[in-house]
Parts: sequence; structure tokens; C-alpha cells
Amino acid sequence: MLNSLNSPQREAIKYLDGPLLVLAGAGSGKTRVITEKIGYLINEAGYHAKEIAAITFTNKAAREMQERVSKLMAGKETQVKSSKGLTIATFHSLGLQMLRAEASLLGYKPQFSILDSSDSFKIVADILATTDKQLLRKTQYQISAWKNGFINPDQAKASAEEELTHATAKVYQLYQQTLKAYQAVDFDDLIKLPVELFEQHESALNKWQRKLQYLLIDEYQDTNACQYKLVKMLTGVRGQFTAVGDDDQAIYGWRGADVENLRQLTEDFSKLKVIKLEQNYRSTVRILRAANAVIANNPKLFEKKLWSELGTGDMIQVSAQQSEESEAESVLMKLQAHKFEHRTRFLDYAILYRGNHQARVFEQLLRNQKIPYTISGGQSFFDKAEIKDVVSYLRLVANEDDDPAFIRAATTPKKGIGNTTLERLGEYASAHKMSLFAAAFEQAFQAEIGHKQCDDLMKFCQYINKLQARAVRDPAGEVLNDLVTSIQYEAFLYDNEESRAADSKWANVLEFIGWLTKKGASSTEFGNENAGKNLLELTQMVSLMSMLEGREDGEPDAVKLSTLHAAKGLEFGHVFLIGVEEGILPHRESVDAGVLDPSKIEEERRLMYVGITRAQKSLNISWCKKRKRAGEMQLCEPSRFIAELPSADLRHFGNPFNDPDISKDFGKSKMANIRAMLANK
DNA sequence: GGAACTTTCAATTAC
DNA sequence: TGAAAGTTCC
Repeated sequence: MLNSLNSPQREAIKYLDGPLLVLAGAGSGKTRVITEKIGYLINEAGYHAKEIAAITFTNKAAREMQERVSKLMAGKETQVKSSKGLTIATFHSLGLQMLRAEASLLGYKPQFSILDSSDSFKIVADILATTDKQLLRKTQYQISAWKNGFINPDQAKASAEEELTHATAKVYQLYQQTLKAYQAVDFDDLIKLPVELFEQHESALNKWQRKLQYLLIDEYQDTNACQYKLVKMLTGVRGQFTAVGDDDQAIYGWRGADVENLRQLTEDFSKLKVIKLEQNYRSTVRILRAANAVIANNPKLFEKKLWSELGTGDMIQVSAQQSEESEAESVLMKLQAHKFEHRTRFLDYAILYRGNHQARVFEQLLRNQKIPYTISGGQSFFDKAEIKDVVSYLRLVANEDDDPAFIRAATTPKKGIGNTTLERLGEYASAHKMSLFAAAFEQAFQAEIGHKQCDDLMKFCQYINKLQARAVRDPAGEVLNDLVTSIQYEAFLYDNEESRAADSKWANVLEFIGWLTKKGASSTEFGNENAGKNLLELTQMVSLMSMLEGREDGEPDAVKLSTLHAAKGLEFGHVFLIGVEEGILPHRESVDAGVLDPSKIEEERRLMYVGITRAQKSLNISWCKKRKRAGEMQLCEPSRFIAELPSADLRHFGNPFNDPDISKDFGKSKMANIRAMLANK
């Protein structure tokens, strides 16, 4: 089994004497090490599958790992052990699992709701009573940062030095109270609350420590303080875990992730063993040289040098374009020519970018040219309005204290319940400290509003009551189909949209129902006792799950469009890195913040590094001289990261020296800058 | 109360 | 360019 591995890989898999940190460079076979180690633990080291948990950051990574473990275990000829009961989960779904089991200890009912960030945004807006988006975003961000750092409202207040911070801490406190009243948690709570739980209830901690004997943590460099705390508590004094990470690929600092956690590990666990994986099995020497050259401009946490035996490879192409449109055109032209010439498939190509909006131009052109593509990153299926509409009913049925769900369900589709009624209901509910749903049934409240309004409201509430009874009794699929029928959702879609848009939305709803139903029939996701989930139990998973899960039709042959963040962990034969300009990569906000805090620029550089290291055989980098930004045309300069590439490995297209158009746009001094920049490296 | 229209503003990254 | 908020009218 361990034959085709190199020696550090083999060592990492076999090492069981204590805590282990695997520093795995890009493309060094890190997922393979984790999956093979799971197999080793089960088949050779006497662990039961149900005692092992592998924790990842994304559903995609969890799914891939699950598939690879299944394949590995099935491939064993002398298979006696099984991977049944193995936990492969994201931090968030593991947290949900724990919270669900122990909810009552924290004063929650097991059917608590999970709010998405737009729900929590609205709550913050309510508390602050403002529409100032900038302020709201900052507040929401600050609250999230506190949670990720495991700081509760009281601590936040105590440590606040500025007036504004103190005020925000108060909002944080009110926000938490609101969530509790709604019997709801946000994404950050899914990590933070289990840690609180384990701090307060040793018996719960002991239970989970006994259950999860061995932990494997993927993408360790992306853990935040809270997640690290959770890992430390779960592994306890035993310290039986394998953390796998790469400080050069830490790109989630803005989400509270702290690369320091890597260093912290060496301090917290004196017996920590460190193994480096430095052989790259993915990219050509040129691509690797480019990656190493760029990342060399960052200070290092651990010394590490990637090498490859895959040959020198093609030159890296850098092209300057006139506009986003011409960039898209040139990329797709190059792509199609390359595909024709090399007889490759569409799925060998990826177009990677910094921000989601950059995909738009490409999508349009891809559609025009009838090139198949898939788009990842960006908003998930579950953020689509039509899905959230349906889910709001489910959330309300599962948890009638969920006011945000109440409001959405009560008003979508329109059913005679308007703003005035809802406002009065809200006033009554908050005066009497009850949920909107409960308030609607109050005699005193009903006396306040008109007859027609009261009738419509009661009709809705009684319908929810009916659904509640059915949800625990009837098959999920049946209830769901009846639900969309009785709220006349299909008609609602076609009334409000032109038919093409409505078609796709309705198809999404049906796909969602089909998916959820299948999930309910055969859920192995949360390998716990209650198999055969009913509608209520499925509802909670929805906000964390990915639709693509369990889809049997493998990857379609399509060009991949992806943000750099979402591309981490993936690899492609041929990569187009687009929009590599100052202000985009590095992003303008990071450049501004970078004046005071160089780590902001360093994170952008790691993003560039991640982009480069996705490529196996060829890499195309492009930037635009002009770009439309919020309507206005803007002049752009090539990213500083282009100047950091090794010039011997580059081939320039639309070279600024020879392009009169660029010279004219930039004027002499800027041209000199660029020239110096390019010549320097 | 709610549909239909007009105006305004804005785009990191994501579980 | 597109979504969200504001405004008008039935």
C-alpha cells in the first residue's frame, strides 16, 4: 500500500507517537497522505473508523476525501475493516453535529436555526437602526472577528478602548441576545459554541474526546483561534492528531485565520513532530520556479523548497490587454487554439480570478461561443432567492422562534400579510418578549388589527402548524412537494419573472426537493444514530451542505471558472490567471491597508502563489490596461507580482514597450516605471 | 396591501 | 451592468 509514496509521505502516514505537523507544499500529495493515513489507522493501527475524524474547510474537500477513502478501502483485497462511521466533515458541520447533540446544555432546543450572513446582516441593521451599509458591514465584520477570536460580548466591552468599539461591543451583545431569542446560531457560533460548551461541561468534553480518538486536520494554516481551541480541547492531553498545512497558502486571514496557529502548535505541543513534503508532483519546473520566485518576497515561517521532476515545460505567458473584453477574447482564443493543437479536453482548463464579478465577461463570451463551463466559488446554490424562500418555510416549521424565517415565509409569495401588519406584530412581539409566530396567536394582538389582516395571518400560521405535524410524520419529499404546491410557488415565479428566468428558478426548486429527499432517504453524512432523517432534521444541514454532494455523474467536460480562493486544492493542466493588476491582485483594499500592515500584501501574494501553483503544464497570466469599474473607465497598471516572476521563464504578449497604445495611456513616467519594474526582475 | 415603475448606488475573498 | 431602495398608483 505504501509503496508508491516517497519517504516523508510514508513517514507522515506511519507516525503515530504523538502530535504531527505535516508541512505540505502545493501539489506535494497532501490529500493522499491524509486519506492513506486514515486507511492506515483503520487497517494497520487498530483504530475503528468511528473513532477517527478528518476535518476540512470546505464541503468540496470533505467530499473528495470521502470518495478517496472509499476507493482506497474498497480496493483492499483483504478487506476486513470498513470505513463506516468515519467522520469526514468541515469544521462547521462537525460543530453542528456537536451542538445538535448537546443543545440543551447551552439553552438551545435541538431544532435551532442556522442563520446565513444576510440574516445576521439584517439583525445588525435592526439593532443599529441604520441603512448605512458601510457601517453595517464593518459592525458585522467586527462581531465575526470577536467570535473567531473566542471573545464574548463582555470581554469585547471590557477591552474596548475606543468609543466606537465599545458601542459595537454593545451591538454584539444585543445581537447575541437576538439570536438566542430566535433560537438561532450563525456560522461563527457553530465553532464558538462547542468550545464554550466544552469549557462549561466537562462531561460533554469527555464524551467527545472518547468518541474522536484521532483527528486529522486539513488546511491547518486556515484555522482561526476558535477552531484551534476546539482542536486542542478535542485532542486533549493525548495529542493524537495530524495537522496538515502550508503557510504559503494561507489566504483566509480576513476570516480570522491565523498562520500563527502553525507556530503556536510547536509551542503548545513540545513533542510535536514536523515532517515536510517538498516534492511537487503537479507542475513543471518553470511553473514551480515562478511560484517560488513570487513567494520568496514573503517572510517565511518554515523554510521549505519545492522541487519537481516533471521537466522544464513551456514558457509562462504574460499578456497585456486593452480591456476586459479583449482579455476574455484573447484568453478564449488561446484556449481553443491550444485545445485543438493538443487534443485536450475543456476540463483541462481553468480561468482564475480575484473577485467573482470578473467572471461575468467570460461567462458571456463562453455562452456566445458555446463553450461548456462550470463556475465555482461565489454564492452557493442555497443563497439563491428561490431556495431561500422554500427553506424559510422549513426553518419556521422546525423552529417557530425563527423570526427572520417567519418574515420571509409570511411575505413570499404574497398572501395578504403586509408591512403594516408585520410591523404591529413585531411591536407586540418585542413588547411581550415572544416570537412573531407566538404573538400572532395572541388575542390581545388580534384585537389590534383589521379582520381581513387577522384572517390572512391566521391562515398562514395555521398552515405552518399543519406542516409541523406532517413534517415529523410524512416522508420529506411528499411534504415538500405539497408545500410548494399549496403556496403556489411555481405560479408565483412565473408571475414575477419572465418565463426563462422562472424556468430556471423552478427547476432549481425541483432539483432542491429531489436532492433533499434523496439525502433524507440515505443520509450517511452525520453517521449518528438517527438514520432516515425527517424533514426537520434535514433542514439544519441545508445551510451547510453542497448540492453537488453525492452527484454520480462525474465532472462534466467544461472549462472551470473560479476565484483564487475557491481554486485552492484544485489542479488543472492549463491555467489562465486573469486580471493580474494593481488594485485587483493585490486588491485595492489590501494595498491601502498594506501601508500600515504589510501582511495584507503578503496574503495577496500568497493568493498569486496559489493561482500559479494550480497549473500543471501551462500558465497564462494576463492584465488589462483599461477596465470598467462601477461604470467608469479606469487605467490599470500590471500587478507588482508580475514583476516578481523570473523573467527568463516569461514570454510577453502585447508587450508594453512595443505597444504605442499603452505608452500613450500611461505617459512617459509611468512607462519608465513599468520598464524598470519588468527589467529589474 | 402590493404591483409596477423610477432612481440610486456600487464590486474582495466565503463557511 | 445589475440589484436594491424609494415612489407612485390602483
